[in-house]
Amino acid sequence: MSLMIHNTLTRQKEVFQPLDDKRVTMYVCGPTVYNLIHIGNARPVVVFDMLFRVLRKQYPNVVYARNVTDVDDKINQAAKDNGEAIAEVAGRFVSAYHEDIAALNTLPPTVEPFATDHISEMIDMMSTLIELGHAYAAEGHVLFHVPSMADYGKLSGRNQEDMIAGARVEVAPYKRDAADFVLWKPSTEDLPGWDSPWGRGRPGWHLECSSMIEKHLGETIDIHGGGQDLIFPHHENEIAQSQCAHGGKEYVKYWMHNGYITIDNAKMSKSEGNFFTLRDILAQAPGEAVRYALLNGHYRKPLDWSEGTLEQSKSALDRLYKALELAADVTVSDGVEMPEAVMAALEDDLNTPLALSELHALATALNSAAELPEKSQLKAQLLVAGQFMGLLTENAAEWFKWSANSDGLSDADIDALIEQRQTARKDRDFARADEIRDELKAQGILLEDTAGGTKWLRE
RNA sequence: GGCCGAGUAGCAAAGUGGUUAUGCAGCGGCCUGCAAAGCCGUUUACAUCGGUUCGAUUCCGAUCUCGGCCUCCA
Repeated sequence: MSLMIHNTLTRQKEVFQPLDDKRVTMYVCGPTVYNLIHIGNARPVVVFDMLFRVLRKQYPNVVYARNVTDVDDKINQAAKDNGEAIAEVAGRFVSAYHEDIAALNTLPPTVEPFATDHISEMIDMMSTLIELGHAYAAEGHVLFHVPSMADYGKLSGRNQEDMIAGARVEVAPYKRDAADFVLWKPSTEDLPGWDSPWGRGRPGWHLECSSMIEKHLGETIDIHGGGQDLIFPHHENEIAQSQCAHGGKEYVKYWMHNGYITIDNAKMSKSEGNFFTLRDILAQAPGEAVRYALLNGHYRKPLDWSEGTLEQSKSALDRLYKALELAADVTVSDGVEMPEAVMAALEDDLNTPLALSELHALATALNSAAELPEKSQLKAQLLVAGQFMGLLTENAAEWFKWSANSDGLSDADIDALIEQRQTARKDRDFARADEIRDELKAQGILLEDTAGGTKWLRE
């Protein structure tokens, strides 16, 4: 079975064939670090982490680059408001971002380039584009001249007439064509800037990705990913810059875009204010439950984030952890391979919901298996498959004790009450035993009497 | 206006031209002091209207509804 990927460029699923199977290259647009990331920003991080994991399994060398945009007008504004340098604002939110996504069990990318470390590469690319007649300088700006590229718009399926008809912004007087976009813009004294042949200025948004990809991955890469809202104009403009700077050479073989997260079926976005930060969500549930929620829908479909979303994911994971807990004393078989059904689901354009259902099938099989060799095998498969997907990395017993806050009963308090209940049960004082159980339940603690003693979990 | 996507049972969510998705919830049974958990069984589906077909939720066409991009945005 080979990896199938839905390519935005062709709007079809295609067999993935890397340019060089000794070095597979993938790039994903990362965050602009001017505040905490929200759950919508976390979706591509988790989705492409899953892809990275699949690719690493199939190819010996996968170079995964995910950038950080650390210069941008929103960062500039935040820095100005706080009276600090943009590097301080960016530094603070990069750390927060790293912490937040680590909680989702995402692997670090191979390279994490920062925009401000690549100003000279950007200047070089602009010089090339100007030389080749694809860009021009005007009033301190450098602009990409869209009509200089014959097939501009192929990713988003637009043509120039559409764009002019749909233009909702005033066209700046220095633009030769309404569709031209900014590569470089001048900075006044109070704004961060870098010296360039066109004066002191700062880069436009699209240029950094083209420059960093060229530097770290090459002129043509295998996979480029990001959210659907980046298709136009961001990725379209990246294609324009890179393809034109490289004499028409193909920029990206496979474009992949994840759907957005919605709230009440409306797109979550920072500018609309209808968003939940990942940090807030992580206070309500374990990171794995958040990861599960993101993987429980197919990456190309919209995912509505509602009140029950986390709860449902937590319950589904509880079931998997329960199977592991029931098999706690079963030794795990050595050298167990990834179960084929799980791998096949993931290879089919990352069908994570199907892969997760296979995890449940393994849990059911493990729960009902009677013989030890079979149990060892199934437990191993569940762990291998789950951990491949970045799940089931916790100790099962600890998982059920997860608590959103430190209020309420401590683990020791609970154990003490359970002890009292055990005594009551031994004395066949079931009224007292049930009373204690009800008291605990009122505090969100559920009990299970098993052969190995009484177990408890937090709801 | 142009382009793109979605509509599956109470909820979430896969998938398929004819056979159980899966999880949560519900119901019945086993188990249990009673529960819980687990196991077994089970009830609710494929927006609407046409067409193709022996047969369509699945293919084709139309319609309706919802959402997104065209401007910073994952």
